[in-house]
Amino acid sequence: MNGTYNTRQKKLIEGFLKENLSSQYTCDEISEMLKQKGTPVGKTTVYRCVERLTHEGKVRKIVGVASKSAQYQYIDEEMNCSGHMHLKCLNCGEFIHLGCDFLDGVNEHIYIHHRFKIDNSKSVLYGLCDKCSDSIQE
Amino acid sequence: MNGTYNTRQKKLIEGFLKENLSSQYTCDEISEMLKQKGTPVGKTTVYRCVERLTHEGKVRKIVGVASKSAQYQYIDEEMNCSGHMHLKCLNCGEFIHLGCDFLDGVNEHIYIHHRFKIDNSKSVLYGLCDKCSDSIQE
DNA sequence: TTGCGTGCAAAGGTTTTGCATGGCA
DNA sequence: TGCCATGCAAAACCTTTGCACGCAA
Repeated sequence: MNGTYNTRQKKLIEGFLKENLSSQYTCDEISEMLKQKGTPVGKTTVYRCVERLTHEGKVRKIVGVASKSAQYQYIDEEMNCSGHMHLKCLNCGEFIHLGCDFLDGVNEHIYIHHRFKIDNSKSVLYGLCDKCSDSIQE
Repeated sequence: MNGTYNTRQKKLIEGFLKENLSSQYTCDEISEMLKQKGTPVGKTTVYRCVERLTHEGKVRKIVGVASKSAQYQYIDEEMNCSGHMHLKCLNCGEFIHLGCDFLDGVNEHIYIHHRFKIDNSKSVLYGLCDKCSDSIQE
């Protein structure tokens, strides 16, 4: 089916994203970075591989605003990302994990009172971070 | 600058989205629908027009998951969408406005405690609605 | 009349697909 | 050995741009 084989290329892509937990990359960037590292992986393979990793729940796909291409980021299991929300600054692209008692109750509230099961691995809240909010007067 | 002229095409696009407040459409769909109505508007113009409308704050751009193309939806002023969050079902595409006292405090909490200004017109939470959650056993 | 808006055609970019080959299990 | 995965090239899409013409103000 999917992800049956554990190929060299899959390990390389997964490994690269795992080493850069706090960053998001496009398929083109992933392919480029691996090439620079001396372990090139074809762009087509990167597209197919991150797709698989996304379905496996290991990688988050961000189709937001900053880049016109989709970006991918490894989901750190230790951070328990499925339990909290995420923010992304529209200006500088900073990605923030919202671990916080108050907000942890939001998912539950929405589930109980609004009968909707939020998927935190697919949801990102956009806005402006502290620094950018200050610097952008408009 | 932008939106200086009130052209026939702009009125048609704005009118169509206004008549379908609860739905989202891609540029292609908008162009197609207007053609079927006997009032065709070129696809290029649709792209440029919704872009303008988005900047004017009249239309919400949804770059989410359901469609590979960006979708656009008229922002109903009476609903005061900037004050609440939105949900979109990954399965059926239903779009839900979350007007609720508890959740209205979320933006404020995030602003005060996490120093981040959420833009509700650009943020959508994804997950599964009640019906789809039941029907999808997997 | 001025200059923004329109729409065709073409360009630009991203993502997907076809297909022969390669490599994991 | 049997399949799935890879990667090149090409196709398929989506979106943007150039440019001449149209139209709102």
